[in-house]
Amino acid sequence: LISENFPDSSVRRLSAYLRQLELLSAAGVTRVSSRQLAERMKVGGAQVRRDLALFGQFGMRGVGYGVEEMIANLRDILGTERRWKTAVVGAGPLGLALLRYGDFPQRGFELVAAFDVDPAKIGMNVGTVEVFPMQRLEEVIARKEVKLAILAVPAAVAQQTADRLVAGGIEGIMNFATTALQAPANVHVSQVDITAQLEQLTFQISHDRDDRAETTS
Amino acid sequence: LISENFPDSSVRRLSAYLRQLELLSAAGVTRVSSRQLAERMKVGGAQVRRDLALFGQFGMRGVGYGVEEMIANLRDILGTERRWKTAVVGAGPLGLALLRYGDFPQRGFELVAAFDVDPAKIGMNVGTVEVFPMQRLEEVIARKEVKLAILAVPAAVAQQTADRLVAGGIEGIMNFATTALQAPANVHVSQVDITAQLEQLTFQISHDRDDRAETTS
DNA sequence: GTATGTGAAGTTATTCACAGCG
DNA sequence: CGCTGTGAATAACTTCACATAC
Repeated sequence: LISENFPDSSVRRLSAYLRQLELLSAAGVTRVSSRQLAERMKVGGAQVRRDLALFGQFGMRGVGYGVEEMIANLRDILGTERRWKTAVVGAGPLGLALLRYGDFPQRGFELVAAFDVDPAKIGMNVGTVEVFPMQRLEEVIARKEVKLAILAVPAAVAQQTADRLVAGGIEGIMNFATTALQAPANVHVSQVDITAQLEQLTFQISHDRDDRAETTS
Repeated sequence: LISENFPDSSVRRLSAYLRQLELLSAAGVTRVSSRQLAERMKVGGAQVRRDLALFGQFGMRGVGYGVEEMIANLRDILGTERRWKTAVVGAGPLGLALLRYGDFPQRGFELVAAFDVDPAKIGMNVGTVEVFPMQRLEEVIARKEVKLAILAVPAAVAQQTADRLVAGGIEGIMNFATTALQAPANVHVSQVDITAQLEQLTFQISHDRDDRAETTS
């Protein structure tokens, strides 16, 4: 059996479903239908059912989905049932903000180290982790068995830093620098480009205006 | 003429092309072919040509695209040829990091205000902007004609804050809180969920492992 | 009755392949 | 001759609609 291929868009929605289910769970709700889940986001009920059914039969016909059960299933599918040792590389303003970001532990991401070049920051404790010198990157990554890296260094050194992360045995990199990273196929990269996100907004706003002008003319 | 509809995925790639072209420009390159542009990202040449051709005929047959010319065209398409007055709402660690993010000005985003509830932060200057009290949100937004908001407040108050931004006349919101915001159709929302991004990575890593196991058995 | 799971249909996006232009 | 721009073909994704199970 050759590897089945799951649509990226479906996988992105799984995270969104999980967020909604966590909210429902906190509110004491125990069961939810595809339609209820759908109307909390801007998708159709069939979409929700199809997305979930891609990975198994989780629902009860005539009833819906069990909230707690589905949370566990989604975590299992997304891989966050297990804990992921994560490092923040670059302790500038953004890196420091991420180190203090409270949601990570409860979502399966365990911060275990930070790195920076600035001697003044070495040895500092931020949140629960220590800031190590950048020289020790490979060594600490390997020794602590870190699997995920959050890359928050200047764009100019992003690629060389990524290369060292790969050498240290990292499996995934979330890159905040505005650079398309090159990495071997077995290391996954997720590009988080804040400027690009803003550009999507300005595109939509600009073209919305055009549409209005067109339809009213 | 009813509004043409552009694929989201194409628009996302336009931002990526723009980043590459900016790099080429800085390196002194004046012309680039769709193939050259394509191999710097993981897309095909036809994809690049189709994406660009959606918005006009920018290339020179037999030659390629003019780098400077295409940069101007993409900025025009994305709406960043003009400057966008932008506010950061919530001056916690993340908000402060974004206020100091140096790329915004050169990309068309002009930070003009920040807001926070903490009295200790009011009146502070961060980067080039002043921190205003949250009570003055609508007033300052409207007076300064702010069009974009970067929302970096706790999830619990994200929706109510978004409502006030809408009341103040904002046109787009980039939301860092893990909450699907409700907003009227003329206000665009872009959801930036860092945890979800990490989950995409863990999904890929987990399923990669499965694939290897399957294909080697 | 109610809501899932899923073939089939419909829609949208990507890739192919080549005519046409510089 | 090289590279764009684009119809036509293909592939991917979404929605419909209903048999099926509770």
